Amino acid sequence: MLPGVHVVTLNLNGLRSALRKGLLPWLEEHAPDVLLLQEVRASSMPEVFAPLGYHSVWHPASRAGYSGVAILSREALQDVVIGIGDPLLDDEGRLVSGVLHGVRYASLYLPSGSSGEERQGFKDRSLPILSAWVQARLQEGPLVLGGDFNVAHREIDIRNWRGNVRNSGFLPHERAWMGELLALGLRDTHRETLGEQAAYTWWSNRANAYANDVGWRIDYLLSAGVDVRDVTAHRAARLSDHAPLGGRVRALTQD
Amino acid sequence: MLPGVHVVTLNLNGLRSALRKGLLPWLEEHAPDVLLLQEVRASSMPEVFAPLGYHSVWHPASRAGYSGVAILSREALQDVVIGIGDPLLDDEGRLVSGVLHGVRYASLYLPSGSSGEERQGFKDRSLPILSAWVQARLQEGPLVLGGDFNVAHREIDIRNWRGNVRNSGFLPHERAWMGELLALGLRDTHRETLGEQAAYTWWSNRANAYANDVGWRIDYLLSAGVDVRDVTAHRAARLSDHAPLGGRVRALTQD
DNA sequence: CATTCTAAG
DNA sequence: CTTAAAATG
Repeated sequence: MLPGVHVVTLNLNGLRSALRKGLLPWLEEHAPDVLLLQEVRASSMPEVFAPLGYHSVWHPASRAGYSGVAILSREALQDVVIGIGDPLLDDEGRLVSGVLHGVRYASLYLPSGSSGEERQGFKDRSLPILSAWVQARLQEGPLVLGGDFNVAHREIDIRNWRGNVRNSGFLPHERAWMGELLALGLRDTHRETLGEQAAYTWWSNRANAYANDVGWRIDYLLSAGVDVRDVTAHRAARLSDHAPLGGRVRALTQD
Repeated sequence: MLPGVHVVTLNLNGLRSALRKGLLPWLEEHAPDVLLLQEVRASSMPEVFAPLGYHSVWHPASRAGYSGVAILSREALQDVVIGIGDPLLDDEGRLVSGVLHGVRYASLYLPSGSSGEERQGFKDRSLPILSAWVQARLQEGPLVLGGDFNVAHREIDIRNWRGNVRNSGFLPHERAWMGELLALGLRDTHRETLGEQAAYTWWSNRANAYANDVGWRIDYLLSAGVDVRDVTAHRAARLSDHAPLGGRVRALTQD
């Protein structure tokens, strides 16, 4: 494995919107080796990134302009898998993965439950499917799983946790599931780096959430069999309502 | 009848859009006594114009954000009639009228046929309905009929007439119908004032139609039993893709 | 509140 | 090309 692969995960909230807001200059400046994208909301557009030297794999939703994940990489990924293997999730373009230097990188966009009961039910059904996918991958080798989980794990991961205990994204069973996912063997090195400090990755467009830093930490870079160091949320980027979350992939430290 | 009622007709292509583009300042500057509006694409919003001293009558389409006509007036209109009396046309908010000082003012938005066969058929069916409505009104008294007819009458009323002889809005039967409508006794004093000079009231948003003045004259201020003098298309207004078309209503000249 | 798509023009 | 709304987040 090459040391120091620079990986970033970012929910674009629309690729066209992010391009308008300066995604390409940002990419040239930060030059990640691997960029995990969610909520692309566009069909495959490799020609946008090829001039900057990126290969790309795309998994759009069947419905135009909705959801969709992708991975950009300086080197072509191996063993690319489009989808998680569940027909309902794969219809919405929620997981894509590929291998680079022996590490599988996955871009995940878990469903939001905020629009109502039906979508919360869909989200709830997707959680064990993801857990099973993770367990299977852990048998195979190192994994970096990044993306928008639409779940804030702990009280510190959300600005007003008391006001959100009944809201999708901070429901007790979602938080418990997040804990179980980590217990499978995934490390949340962003939280480890932060200690008990708050850092958010998403701010609602409503009210003045961003200005007042009323945010949620719902994007993660989780890892197994490999470390992701110096994980940082780039709050200032403003390419979408999410912050890019970046880190450097390294061989496991011998404890 | 009071002399010199200042009347303007204007297709808004969306009231909200026109407000963004300065409809209210334009209204304050030009201060028409009667404003005939088409393609309002919003439900009744009297509160927007009441502060400027306007009464208003509204005839939105049943479908939100589509079509719709209205009339603003400094004095309240009498004998207001919502609709033309045909259920299909009235479902789309295409004609509203009311009387001021013995003259009936009508705001008309004839259907466009440009989106396909079905809508062209609907437009074609609406033409005799409008003719019958006009004939009935001519029995009753003076009439000012303004609006977007979606028909250019003569070759001079369209920039590239040769290229449009098979396009909706300049089809032979539509042009013939326009002639028959005028033959009922309506005067097109805008054309009379222009002589054989060109003047357009609508420019497509595509290409650079406005910059190149590739326009159509499809908005009219027609009159019977009363004159509309000094009819002028305000090309520079840019409140929508149509120009406001204004004139002064006067007692008939004794020829 | 912001995004994309749609229908319509 | 532009608009408004609908669905979604």
